[in-house]
Amino acid sequence: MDYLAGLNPEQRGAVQHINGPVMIIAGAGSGKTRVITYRVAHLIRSGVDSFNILVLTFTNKAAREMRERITNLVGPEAKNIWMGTFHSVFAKILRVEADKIGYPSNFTIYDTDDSKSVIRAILKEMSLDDKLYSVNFVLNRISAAKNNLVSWMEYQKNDQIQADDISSNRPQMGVIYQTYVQRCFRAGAMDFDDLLFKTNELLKQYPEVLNKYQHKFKYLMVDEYQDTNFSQYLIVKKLAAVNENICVVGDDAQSIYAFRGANIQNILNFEKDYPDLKVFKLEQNYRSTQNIVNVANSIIANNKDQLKKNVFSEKDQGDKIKVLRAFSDNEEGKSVAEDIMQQRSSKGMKWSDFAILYRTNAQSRSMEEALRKLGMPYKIYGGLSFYQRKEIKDLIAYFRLTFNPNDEEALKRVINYPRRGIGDTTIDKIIVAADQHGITPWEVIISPERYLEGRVSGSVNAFATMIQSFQVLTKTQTAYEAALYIAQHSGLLKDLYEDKSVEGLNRYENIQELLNGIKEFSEREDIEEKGLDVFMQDVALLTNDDKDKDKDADTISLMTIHSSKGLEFPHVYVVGLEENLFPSQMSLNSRSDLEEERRLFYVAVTRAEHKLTISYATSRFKFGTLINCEPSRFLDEIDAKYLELDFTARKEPSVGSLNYDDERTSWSRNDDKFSKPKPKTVSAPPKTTSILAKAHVPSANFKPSDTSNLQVGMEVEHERFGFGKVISLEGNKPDIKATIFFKEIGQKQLLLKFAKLSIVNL
DNA sequence: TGGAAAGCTATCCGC
DNA sequence: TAGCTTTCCA
Repeated sequence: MDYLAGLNPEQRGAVQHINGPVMIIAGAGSGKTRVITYRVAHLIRSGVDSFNILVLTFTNKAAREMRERITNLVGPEAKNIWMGTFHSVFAKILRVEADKIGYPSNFTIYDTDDSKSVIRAILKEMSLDDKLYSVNFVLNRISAAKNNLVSWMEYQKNDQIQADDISSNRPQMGVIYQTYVQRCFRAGAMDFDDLLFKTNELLKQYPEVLNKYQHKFKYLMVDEYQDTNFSQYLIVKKLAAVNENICVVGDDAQSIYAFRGANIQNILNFEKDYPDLKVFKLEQNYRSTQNIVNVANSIIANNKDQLKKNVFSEKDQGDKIKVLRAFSDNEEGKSVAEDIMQQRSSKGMKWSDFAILYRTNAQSRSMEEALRKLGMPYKIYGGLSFYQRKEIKDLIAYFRLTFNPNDEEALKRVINYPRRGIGDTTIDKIIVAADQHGITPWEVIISPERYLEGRVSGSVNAFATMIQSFQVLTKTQTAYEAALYIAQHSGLLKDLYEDKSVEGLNRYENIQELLNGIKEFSEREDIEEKGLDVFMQDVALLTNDDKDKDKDADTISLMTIHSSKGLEFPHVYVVGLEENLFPSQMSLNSRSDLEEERRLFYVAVTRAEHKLTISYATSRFKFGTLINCEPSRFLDEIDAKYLELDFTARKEPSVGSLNYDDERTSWSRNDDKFSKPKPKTVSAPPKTTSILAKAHVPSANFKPSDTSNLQVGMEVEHERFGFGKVISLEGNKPDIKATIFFKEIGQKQLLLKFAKLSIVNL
């Protein structure tokens, strides 16, 4: 078979060994994706029914790309393969089997914001100290419990857990967990962890269901196995128990998600679970030069916990790794930008050949600034995803509520947006009434006259009627028609349209974009069901890279190291190699955290194909103050023979007064090659007192005038804002709004019935 | 009710 | 610093 010819012996072995348990240890750049896609193709060509194959990936993007590549190999047959993330695959299964665990099949998937909002409400109701019980802490604790398959009942019964909570002074954790689970259940909602937790529950409690899927998925493959958690591990193990045709692929050296529950032991212990396991090690790196691979190896050698492997490259030796030192974060940005500029023109490279990788998002600012100053095109990856934008979430909340009116988070989001006179007080009353009568808030809303006083019951009733009309509509209309109707009739589109600010315009366009996306979905020919409900099923699981447009643009890529995983670039800059930044100071408490940081550095280094440049600054702004920084310990861990130190740092003319010593010679001593240039204690520049901060001192005889006859053009004085001129008046009698231009602070809008203005007599 | 000032807090972010 | 939430005041 021709497709096997291009593989090395080890890769070919992994592709051809299709029966029984297999583990593929795939070093960085070793052609892992190729092996997985070829292996799936090989399964199909060997006569395995494509319906019987399940491939689990880490991201939607990976799944999409793999399916594409498999389609190229085997044709449309690839469509039948079950391929996706753990969450999307098991969400699909849970919708089919939902009735067994007491959920509606149209259950909502709560995203992290929804979960936090539920927790915030619970903490408030229980009047707990939100310092001690911080939302993030509580959510992490619940998440960890679920990922280790500890239910709230087991949580409350477990002595060890209880002792931990009591000693950390948070005895209420178990109750919060319980309430949280019950709240989600009442709302017909599952959070991300539930998708795995409930799958486990389903497979455990219903042997016939387990049996069904065991026979359906005769062949299992799991990518990025080092990033799976216990809950995922157990699902895979159960599904594979009958046929044991399981193949996991991963690299323990690239495990960087322990902080959110991934368990590196899953890959380290795989051999114990399947004694007749066949292991393939892909050790040849086809991506990077020898120098880069050697540096990566020397870094990871400092970790204790790891599987033995010998990653090597047969490419050129390549350039040494360049190390840039800068005096400040801004100067670091400048050096990196200038280096890219110079490399690009001297080697005739494209902007898109370069990537700048950093540990924290905050570091992007200084890089961005420097690139912008030099007019270099760049794109920042990560950050707020399209689906996390407020306006998008608002419209989607209307959709959610339409299909699942018990979805409390969606309800709270839109019941008074756009404004329809249902304020916080009314919402509280609805929730109290629901709790008292043991019903859901939606049931209160559909018969408000029974539970609420007359005045608000009218507007609540109107809201309920509107949602009900949406429900009727979606039964007959296509996704696009329904979505457009809801956007218009909810008043959301109008509200955004009326906002003429730049951001408002942007938000309006985003809604249009979402609607266009839904339109595309409505017009797809490869799926039969095209209702809005079908579109909604996956929407909570979509993220950033699911909407990447101009990926072919010629721009420098900026991203965190975490989001660079799986990517490669000809020339990579890893910036901010400083103690307390990389490694992060949060990781310095335990060996395992530090090892994860080191793996992260390994991932960063192995993104580079031809050239790697590392930089650090000796001082940096953190939280608004200038901090002195020491070079990262990771730099010391690299054998000096691979490095080329470029410390020809200029003096910064703009901060000339700070007068740094330029100790260019200090690194020549091998033992402290990165000794810092001892910056003098530098303090933040003095704050210039803003004009705005200066309060107006009212005239001695200041006395508010009667403004009922105020006219455009009149001069007025305001107690705090000072003197100004009326530019325009709008609105009707008691609610007249005046736009006034104040000399000291500029334009302001004031409601005349509140504003204390004195008309200046000319 | 709503806009603005004051206050607070700060990894990595997949699903 | 910057972005978000809470509080305050008209």
